[in-house]
Amino acid sequence: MTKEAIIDQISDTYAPLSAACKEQLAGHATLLPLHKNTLLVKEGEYADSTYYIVKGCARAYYLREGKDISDWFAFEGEFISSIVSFFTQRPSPHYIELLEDCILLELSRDHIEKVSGQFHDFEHLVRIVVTQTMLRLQEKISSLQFYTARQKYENILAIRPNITQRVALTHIASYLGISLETLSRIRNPRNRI
Amino acid sequence: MTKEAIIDQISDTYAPLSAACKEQLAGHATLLPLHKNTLLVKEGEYADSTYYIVKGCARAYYLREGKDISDWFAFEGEFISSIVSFFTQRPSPHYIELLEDCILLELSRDHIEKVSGQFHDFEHLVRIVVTQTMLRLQEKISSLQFYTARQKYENILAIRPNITQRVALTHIASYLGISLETLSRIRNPRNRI
DNA sequence: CGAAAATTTGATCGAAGTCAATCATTGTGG
DNA sequence: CCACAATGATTGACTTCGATCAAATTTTCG
Repeated sequence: MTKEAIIDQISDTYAPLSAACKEQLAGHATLLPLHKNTLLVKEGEYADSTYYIVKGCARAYYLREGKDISDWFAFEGEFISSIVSFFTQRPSPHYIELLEDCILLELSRDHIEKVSGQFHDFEHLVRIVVTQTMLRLQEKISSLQFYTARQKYENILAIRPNITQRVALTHIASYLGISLETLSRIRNPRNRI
Repeated sequence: MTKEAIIDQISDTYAPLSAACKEQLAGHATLLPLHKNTLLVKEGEYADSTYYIVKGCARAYYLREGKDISDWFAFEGEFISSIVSFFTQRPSPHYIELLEDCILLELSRDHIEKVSGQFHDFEHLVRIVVTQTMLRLQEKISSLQFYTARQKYENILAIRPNITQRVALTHIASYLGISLETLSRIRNPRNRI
């Protein structure tokens, strides 16, 4: 898949871009085929890029007191970055790790800002992507505040039915804010009432 | 304070706007002096406006199984709306309530979309506001996932030292995802160790 | 195949929730 | 402008969900 085809896909998914804008974007985007377990960003680093996932999946996670806590998963057609570092230019609190072999399109903040300033349609696209992310975060907050461990798990299954085939249970558990053991018990049909 | 002065303030706070853009914005914005306890939005309604708070403060809350759970507070210089309904055009899961007598500037979605399409600088401003909101939501998620009840409370005090003077403890407790009783115990100095 | 990683299962514990009963503050109608 | 009802906050007793610790079992992969 060429960079141009990927940018067409992004334009089709999120918001239409002019030919001139697509060309500008393609100019400074980098296609990255990378292996599973690659760390795109480490804690403390400055994350100056965001990544569009063409193929594969990735997660953002924290290490807190030795514990690995997943904060975000992204799959084909989505973006992933250390949002705190990318948008505030502070050191990243997150690691970003590939959960499968991936094909990514890397876009630097400088490039995004430049093209945003130049093309109204790209500024619009960025706004759309950020808005969608904001709404997903809002969803996650509702899930953390209202649901029991079991409901949280059923909720994520409703949104991503086959996540268990692609993401380790440890990561799903910490993403849901529950322990691995609790998730395991929830999944055991004997414990259903 | 005139609408024009308020829009200057928004422009100064978030991102610079051209004179022509400010004029367009002022044209369709409405200045609303409203009383404490007014509901701007009720559950189930379509929230077609966002509100810039010139003076006062407000909250978004859910009613779930008879329980009142605060989801968001906004003060002077910030925007408030039922973000889910405003951005997805679905019925609002939230109520929006004024916690003090307020002066608000109301902006409709239609108007925001129209001016965004017309003025690149306003599209940029909207992007900035949404990005800031997204980052605040991310902060809130970290707080819900990592902190004990006491840490969450200390955290919000660090961000908004005088929130307890303006917002009822019930609302703060439900916002933090803890019970009112637990918050009360945390605040009692005898229980500090 | 075997070592390491992932998951399951079991036993125990604790932070915070719930229920219930005051105590304090606020705002309104007489 | 006070009284008292309504709302908000505190305190106490008890319970529970899910965490933690520990060990066994299953899966993955070099």
